[in-house]
Amino acid sequence: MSRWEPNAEGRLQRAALELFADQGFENTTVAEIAERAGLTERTFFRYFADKREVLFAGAEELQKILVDVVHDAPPSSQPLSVVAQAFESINPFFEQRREGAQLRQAVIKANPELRERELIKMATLAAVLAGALRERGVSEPAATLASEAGVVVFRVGFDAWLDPRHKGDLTDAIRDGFSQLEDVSDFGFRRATPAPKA
Amino acid sequence: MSRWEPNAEGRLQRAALELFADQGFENTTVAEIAERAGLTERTFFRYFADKREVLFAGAEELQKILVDVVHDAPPSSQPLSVVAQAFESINPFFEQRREGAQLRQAVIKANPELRERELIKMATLAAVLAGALRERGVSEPAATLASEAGVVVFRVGFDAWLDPRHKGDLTDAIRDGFSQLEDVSDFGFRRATPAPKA
DNA sequence: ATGATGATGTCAGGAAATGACATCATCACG
DNA sequence: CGTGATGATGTCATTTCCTGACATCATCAT
Repeated sequence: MSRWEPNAEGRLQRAALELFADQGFENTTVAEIAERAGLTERTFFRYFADKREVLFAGAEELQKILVDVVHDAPPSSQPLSVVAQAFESINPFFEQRREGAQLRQAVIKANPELRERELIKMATLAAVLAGALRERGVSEPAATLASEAGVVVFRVGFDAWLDPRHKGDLTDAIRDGFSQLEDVSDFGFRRATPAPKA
Repeated sequence: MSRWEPNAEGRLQRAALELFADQGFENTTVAEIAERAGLTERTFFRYFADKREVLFAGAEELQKILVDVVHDAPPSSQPLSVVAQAFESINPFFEQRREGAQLRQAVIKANPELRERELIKMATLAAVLAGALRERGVSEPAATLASEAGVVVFRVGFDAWLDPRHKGDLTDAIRDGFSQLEDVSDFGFRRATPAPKA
């Protein structure tokens, strides 16, 4: 039996999420989080660079999955379809964590500082994906555009999937997003708003 | 003659920019900034919500200009062209401040915290523009897409304009950006990368 | 058992941010 | 002129975030 409970990082993440959801991000101190996890403030900062980051661990893991898919895609695929394929492959990553993701998203939405952090994470993700596309021979600005568009679709699809009323899995939600993007893309920026279908 | 020098806010902004450019954002304390401006740390926080914000004042002003142009545009214009018109109108706002803007951009680029803040400012701007478009009867997702695309073009054009080697004014740079966007948009996401021109 | 290693704790301190209150300059008004 | 209201600034105290330096504890190889 060990003096230290296992999975310190996970305990900190869990404690933080619970407290943030309960009292709000700003009303929660790092000392509280650490205490609830049975650890010390100092130890918190050994695992996470700052108080916000505790909600964003896992981003690297997700990033790695996406980049790997891009890297392994068949050589001739079109950029956006490679990106779509990558995002459509992350269902397993989130399947078990939907409830936690819902909580987390609500917490982030409620706090500007956390929104800032989320934005930079997404921007970083897009940049990394663009780099992976360029390594496949995709040129600019196609690489950046495909990645940015892909990230937008992911965010929208992810939010839709988190909605308790949503039917279907994350892959479906994201697939829908990409097909809507296709419609919008056909629609074009410069043309007038089409008449509503109804 | 007043005991207080005029334009406290401006003095703080100037002092901050100089110190950030000189020593970096992280190595500069708010106390230093205030001292250089002949004021107190406490007064700094009366003008700016936090240390970062001192670099982003003026965003509301810019935002107001853009929204006004969108608001006053002829009723039938197409969404992206309204947005383009708005951004192409901001030359006067930046004409006198190019040097300061160059410094500022370099400072922001060098610091992740400041990049976060810039990202959320741009996101807010896009959201506000989308709202203004919707008030004109533009439906979603056209409003959001046009605004987001417009902000991207602005950032790219703005960066290009800041480059010391750049010829022409900001409006030119932004106009170029929008016409490139048109090309890219024609190019389409789903099609294969065209062969390089060379 | 024992020494190396890695995880955690303890302590001290700087800097950001905020609230409460004091002080100073200006201006309107009699 | 003077005097009180108002707004800008200063002072002080405090909390919280975050970091460096060092101590301590658990584990594991030998």
